[in-house]
Amino acid sequence: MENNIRVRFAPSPTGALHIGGVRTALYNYLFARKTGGTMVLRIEDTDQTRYVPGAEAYIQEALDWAGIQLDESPWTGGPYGPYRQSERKEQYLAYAQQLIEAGHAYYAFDTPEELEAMRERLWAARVANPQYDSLSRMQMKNSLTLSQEEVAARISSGEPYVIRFKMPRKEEVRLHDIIRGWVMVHTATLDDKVLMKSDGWPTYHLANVVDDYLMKITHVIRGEEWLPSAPLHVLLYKALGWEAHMPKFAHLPLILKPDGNGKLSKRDAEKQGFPIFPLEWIDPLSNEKVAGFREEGYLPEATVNFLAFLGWSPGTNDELFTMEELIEIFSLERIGKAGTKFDIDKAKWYNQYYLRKRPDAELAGMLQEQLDKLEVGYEAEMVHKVALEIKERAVFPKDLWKDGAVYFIRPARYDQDVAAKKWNAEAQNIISQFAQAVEDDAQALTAERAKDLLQQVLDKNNVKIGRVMQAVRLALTGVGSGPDLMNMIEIIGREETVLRLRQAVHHLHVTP
RNA sequence: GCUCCGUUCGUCUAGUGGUUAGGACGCCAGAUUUUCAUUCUGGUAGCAGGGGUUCGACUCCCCUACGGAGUGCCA
Repeated sequence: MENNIRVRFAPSPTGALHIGGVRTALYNYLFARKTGGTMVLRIEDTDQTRYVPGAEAYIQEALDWAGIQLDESPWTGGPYGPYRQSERKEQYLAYAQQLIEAGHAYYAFDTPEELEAMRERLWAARVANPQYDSLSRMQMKNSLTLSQEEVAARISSGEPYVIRFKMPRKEEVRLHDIIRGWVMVHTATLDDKVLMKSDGWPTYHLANVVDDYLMKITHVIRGEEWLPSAPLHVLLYKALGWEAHMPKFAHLPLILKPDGNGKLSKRDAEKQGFPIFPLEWIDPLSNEKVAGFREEGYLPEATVNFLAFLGWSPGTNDELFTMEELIEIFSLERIGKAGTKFDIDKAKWYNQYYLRKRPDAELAGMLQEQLDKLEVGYEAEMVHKVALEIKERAVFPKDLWKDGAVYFIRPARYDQDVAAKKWNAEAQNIISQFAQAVEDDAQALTAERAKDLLQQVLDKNNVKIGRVMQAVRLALTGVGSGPDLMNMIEIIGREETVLRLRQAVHHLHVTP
């Protein structure tokens, strides 16, 4: 380890990991690798009521798919484990008590109903900032207002309590964010956040600060939604006496919905028909299914490249980078401040580029996979030729099948619009003669030879090629568009070509 | 409501006082082609508004507008 840079990605296992989470993980990873630091993953599962089975496995699989490697995690282990907050539960209370002893926190016994009543009262009194804070806490039931004896009695009697942070009344909190610069907040606007819940678990704020400290995290790179609570975290570091070990912060811009405004949500994905999750996910509780980048045919390298540029740019005109290259040029300072709209067209463009970059054999394999799945018969050699023929047209692996199907399956019907426009007596005549010529020909049926034969027929009948090509296409494929026809003839072979041409002549009728 | 953050082509962005405001996606057009797609070439389109500061503002400051996030015993 050349230096001590340590970053963490700290997801909560409450469902499928959002694509924004993948980006956060990616930025952490790029920064860690770039600086020779360490990438840590910590599971933040302090809310027992929100735990969703399978979510943790999903996180692991999604990061693995994206190529984001973890140096320390629940799965890889590491010197600062355990890496699940649920497995570190015992430690948090002691830190909360340390804060109480130092006068930075206190016990509170208010019931949910009493809290609600307080908010309503404050609201009715038109208090600018109705919350449990330095102003209102003296009206509440806590160790600041109750006698020491009563507090002790309540606790020993088993009455539920929380521990709240005692927000200073008048203090200016300054925090430096790598992306945003200095951010100043006055403590008078902040509330007394709960640190320990009545169920004995810590809240995010406490657990996060304690674990980041214990795990020696040097840079906290997380979403912008955490910015408002960052001042609290700074105060926590100070109150715990860890100011010297406070990590640097970088709050990432949010990923917004493509149209209109607001955070990208599951609803947008459904409405617009594109995924916003890395992997497909079926919610174990609702059985609801959401689409994943992987299942939709997005390649990991395309997804990573796309995600990297959602809020960051290298400052040059280049935008095609592999993970290795991203690591080379990434820097926190070049992350933008403004929210970023999710542009699926750009993702498709990346996908097309990376799909084409895959070796031909791999593309053939993708096509073969789909043929197998659909139980379509084929010869291995032909699959390779077809893949080569259609790779330029594909954005997703599934397009390989979409455009490749005509090579493997004889047309069962013919596009009527194309037939009406292009199929006529002249074309039918030429195609009949062409079929015969192909059948009678003794030479190997290459694309070139096929073209020669067609040209000979055309010359004999004094017809220009443009007048019949669409009809030939219709005869061979049943549709009006597709890849090069002569190459197709070479690929499907003499017998199939003749068969298809004659079938078309037989089935298609000339409209008078 | 309050706090914080933000605002360059439709979208992602470059730009750190003097530029014809650059690139990419998308879109449009042309070329190529047996069609569609690809490819190539070209085009379209932007500094939210108003005040300052300055010889000079997209760049610095202030205000307004608009947008976003947070405001839970959720993370």
